[in-house]
Amino acid sequence: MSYTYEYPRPALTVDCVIFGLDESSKLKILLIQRALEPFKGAWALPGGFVDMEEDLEEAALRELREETGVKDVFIEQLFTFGKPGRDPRGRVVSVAYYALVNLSEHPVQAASDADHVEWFELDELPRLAFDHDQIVQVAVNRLRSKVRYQPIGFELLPENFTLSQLQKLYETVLGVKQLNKRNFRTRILKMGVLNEVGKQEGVAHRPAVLYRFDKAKYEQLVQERYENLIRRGVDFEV
Amino acid sequence: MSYTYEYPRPALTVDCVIFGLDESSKLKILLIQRALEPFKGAWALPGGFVDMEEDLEEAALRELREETGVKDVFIEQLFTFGKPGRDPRGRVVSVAYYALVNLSEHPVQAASDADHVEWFELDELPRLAFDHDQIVQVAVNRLRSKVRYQPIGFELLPENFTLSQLQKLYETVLGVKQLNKRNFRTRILKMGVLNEVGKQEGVAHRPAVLYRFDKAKYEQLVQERYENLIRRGVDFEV
DNA sequence: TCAAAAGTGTTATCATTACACCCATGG
DNA sequence: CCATGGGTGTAATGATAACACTTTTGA
Repeated sequence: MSYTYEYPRPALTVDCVIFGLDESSKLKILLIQRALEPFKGAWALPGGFVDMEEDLEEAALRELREETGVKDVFIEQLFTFGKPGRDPRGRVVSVAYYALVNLSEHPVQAASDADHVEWFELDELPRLAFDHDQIVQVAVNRLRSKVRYQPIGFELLPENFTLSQLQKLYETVLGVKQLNKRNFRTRILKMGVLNEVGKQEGVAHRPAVLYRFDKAKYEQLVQERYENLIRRGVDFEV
Repeated sequence: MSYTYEYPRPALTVDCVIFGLDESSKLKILLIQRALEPFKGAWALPGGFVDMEEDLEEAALRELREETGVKDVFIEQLFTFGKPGRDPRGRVVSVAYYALVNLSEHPVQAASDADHVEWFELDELPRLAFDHDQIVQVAVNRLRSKVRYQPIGFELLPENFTLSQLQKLYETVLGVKQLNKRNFRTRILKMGVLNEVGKQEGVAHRPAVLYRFDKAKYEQLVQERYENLIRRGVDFEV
């Protein structure tokens, strides 16, 4: 079977940058080892060609599932990479997606066109196929900006979590040694998006208060903040 | 001439959302009236098919130039729209770009596959072809967020400008009546990215101080702010 | 009673907001 | 001398940053 068009068309692919976090609090990325040429044997982002009847996001989730076994993640569009020459097979344009997941809730399993699947620590990545190094770099920057204005991380922790866990998570994602405990707590609690739901038990130190994220309050906060922004205007924060 | 592939491929297009501002301080968008089917006669974003040897951004700039005569703009990638069914001609995936330009420095001129080219006020847009309404909506949101952390606007004003001009610009882009003059000024000046370069002349009121944007200082500021962010960590701003 | 981690008090400094007021110019 | 924008003073309030301190638990 073959398909003929009046004008040439680039091939369209999707790629996924999946960040993973676990108890060890290392930030990792999910890679596959390519089973086929080009770049056979090299590590690459999970991804592949978009089918004709599927949405881009669907395609990304399908490839992710097929190649790594990972499913049920909330991905977001990152950027579309289309420089001629980025793929030796010819003109290939790739829409990249990214997500941050709780690593331990997403067991991996190699399949079909991938030899192996593995989580790599962010600062120990191998050389990647295609321009995937660049895609990862863009994703890391995006994640670190996102952390500023979105409550990332609540999905990554157990339903009930301690402020220390949350703080560690932020330290990991931001790639920083140690945030000030006092100030982190004040700030987070002042937002009023956490509900106290109990206390730790059976730990050999003062038990921490457990919190749960209050999504409704968060949505409300977002709304208010936006109105504030509009009211007071500019604020070159960067 | 025709082109044959083993698997079907979506067509790939680019679309441009060009925001324009002029002295009247209305926020406008550049549209073309389609000369061809589908949606012949309807208003649409400038855009078209990507050539095989050109980068996506190049394609967007080329289409913009060909269809509207507008050139020398800094466009940024916005989002890639690829829902099946968004184009009646079949599967078409479109990479959207956006830019904010000084309208009076970008004279328009219809050409080739566009009947007419026109600037439309943002709140008086006609019904648009394809899913271009949605693309515009996404672009407006992006522009309004961007205003917060990037010195948009300096390129839109004359090289030397007054703080009142700058303030008006922000009011326009944010779509707000009136920012507090005192606070706007304090804030902007405190950043230290403006250099005083003279005074207005020949106006029937106290002459305003003219400023010029200092790009070097801005770059430096961005750098410092990023380091701050990293140091102190989270800040759910939204 | 000790180690370990949780959690609090406090203070100096800076940023934000809100309002009222003064200034320089051409007509 | 007045209308028109340009531009400033100030004070209350709230946010941030830094540092040292107290509390509660199991072993």
